[in-house]
Order: sequence, then structure tokens, then C-alpha cells
Amino acid sequence: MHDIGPDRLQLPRFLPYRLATVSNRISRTIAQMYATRFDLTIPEWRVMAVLGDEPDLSASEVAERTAMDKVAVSRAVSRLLKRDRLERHFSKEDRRRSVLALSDKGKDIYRQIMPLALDYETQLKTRLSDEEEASLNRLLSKLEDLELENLGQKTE
Amino acid sequence: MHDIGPDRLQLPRFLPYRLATVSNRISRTIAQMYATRFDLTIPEWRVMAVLGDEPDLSASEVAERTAMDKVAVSRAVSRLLKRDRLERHFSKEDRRRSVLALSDKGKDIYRQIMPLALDYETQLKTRLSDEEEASLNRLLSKLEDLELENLGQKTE
DNA sequence: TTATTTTGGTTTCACATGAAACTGTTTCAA
DNA sequence: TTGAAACAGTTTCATGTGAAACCAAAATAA
Repeated sequence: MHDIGPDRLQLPRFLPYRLATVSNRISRTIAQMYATRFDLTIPEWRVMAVLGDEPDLSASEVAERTAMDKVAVSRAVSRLLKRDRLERHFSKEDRRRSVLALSDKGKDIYRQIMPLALDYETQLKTRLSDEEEASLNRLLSKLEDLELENLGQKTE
Repeated sequence: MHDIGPDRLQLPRFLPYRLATVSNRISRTIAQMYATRFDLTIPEWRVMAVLGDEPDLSASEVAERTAMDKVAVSRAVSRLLKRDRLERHFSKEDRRRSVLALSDKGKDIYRQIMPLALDYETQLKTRLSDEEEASLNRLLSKLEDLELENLGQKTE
């Protein structure tokens, strides 16, 4: 069994490609789960998730914590408001700044989804040994850091 | 230091979320690299990548190998044809079936990009120890398999 | 043969998304 | 103060994308 050599790029072995396809499949599975049961998109769910964990954030704080941009947050928030899953008021000190929190209806949904989400994650994880899980976490942290230090910098 | 308990979902620790954000950042970096230098989208690049490695595939074979759907392949192929990066003729035996291959111009681009792609991957990998890389590969394979056996089956 | 179904690939439609422009508010400097 | 710049958030526009409808060719059945 010998090496095929370095001057071939086979997509199924190319790390960024594999990462993208795996993650897309997982995202689609989850998106479908949320969509069919709760009529909720992933951006909407992300907003709910951070607010469920930490209420009274502004839109831009939500954006930070979800790695979404402010446009995406704005759209998700407006859909959530329309369905009374969120409450919004504006800061007294700075009237530009919104203060977002789950409504009772939102909290209810949050409490239903959270176990499903955790469950799904558990199902993924039970298939991994303890050190596999540990190294997955390390790896993700590393990849996160790497991208921050901007490997693809040569964009002149 | 005690556990925060199971009944909280913190997005930055949620596996599918981390996978999605890491992979999206990497994809965006690469997409930008291809776009600025070669005016090429990721779907286009994927088509070129499989054809560079294995010419004379049909559109549906390309779809299989790239994990793209046939619509995406069709669009990528037509853009590539328009710019003479691909040649297409149709099978004699089955006149529906296309036979796709890189044109000379396409091959030229392929030969330029391939080392960049491999380089980027290498840069990611050099930051990982040997066993980290090995376990990353194992993990990706596992996650790929897991999704195939369809964890999110309860869509009734 | 001729009808029916299947298959390779394209087009259309409706919706999602990112970038840039825009609105209203606050801050800072003259 | 007042005018410029910065900021939070929204809207617009142009493009991308997935699902379903569609077209033509081929396989299958009658």
C-alpha cells in the first residue's frame, strides 16, 4: 500500500471539503428537526438559544455570541417578534439599543427544544470514546484559533 | 470548579454549532481566495477538482463525487462552459449523458489552484500533531457515517 | 410498434443571504 | 450649541440556492 503522491487533490480526502460536507449534513438534519416541529429556522433558534441562556442582550450582543452578522440577527429577531416568541424594549439610556428577551411563549419553546438539541448532541457523542470527544474539542478549538489568525491572509 | 449542570445549552459549547461556525469560516476563507484570484466559486472549484482528478465524468457522476445536487452541478458547469474552462460533449451511446472534462484553460487554472489548496490544508495540518490529525480523520469518518445512519430520523 | 416510466440534465419559482445604503440616535469636537 | 462622525439597527438590491416542474432521450412494457 503506497502513497498516491502529493500532486493530486482528491476532494473526499481534502480536509476543508470534508469539514464542510459533514457540518452541512448535520446542520440540515437539525434545521429540519426544528422546522418541522417548531417552525423555526437555525438563525432564529440561535437567537433564542443565547437569549434563553442569557436574557436582555442587545441585538449586537446577540450577533457577537451567535457569530451571525447584524443583518441576520435583525431578520431573525423580527420574525420572532412577529410570532410573539420574543419581547423587545429599548434601553432608557440609549434609545438605539434594543433589549431582547424570550417571551413566555418563547421560553416554552426553548424548554422544549433544549433537551432535543442536547439529545442530538449526546447521540453524536455516545458514538465517540472519551478521548475521541476530548480530542474533537481540542481540535475544534485549534481550528477556531487558526482561522482567527487568518491563514488565508494573502488577499492583498 | 463544578459542573454547570445539564439543563443549560450554551451555544459556544454545542458541538453542531461549533462545527458549523468553524467550517463556515474556513469555507469563506477559501472561497475568498478562489474568488479574488481566479473568479471561481466553491461549487465551480469542486467541479473542476473532480474533473482534474478524473476526467470524462457525466454531470451526475460529478454530483456524486462532490456531494452537490444536480442543480448546483448544472449551474456550475454552465458557468464554467461559458468561460471555456470546461469542455462538454455528449455520449454516443446515450445522448442525454454529458461527458465533461477540463479545457486547456481549465487545466491551467487547476494546476495553479491545486498547490494553493493543498498548501492551505498543510497549513491547517502543520498546527496539529500527528495523532491529532489521525484522530481528526477518524472523527470525520465517524461523523460522516453517523449522519448516513440518520440520527434525526423522527421526522414522521 | 406504441404507450409508460425512468433518467440525465435544465429551468423556474420562491425564498435566503450578504453588501451597501439608509434612518434615527448618541458622542465628540469646534 | 451645532456640525461631523460613530453607532444600533433596518431596508434594499443583487445574487445564490433548493425544490419542484419541466424537457428530451432511453428503457421497459403492452
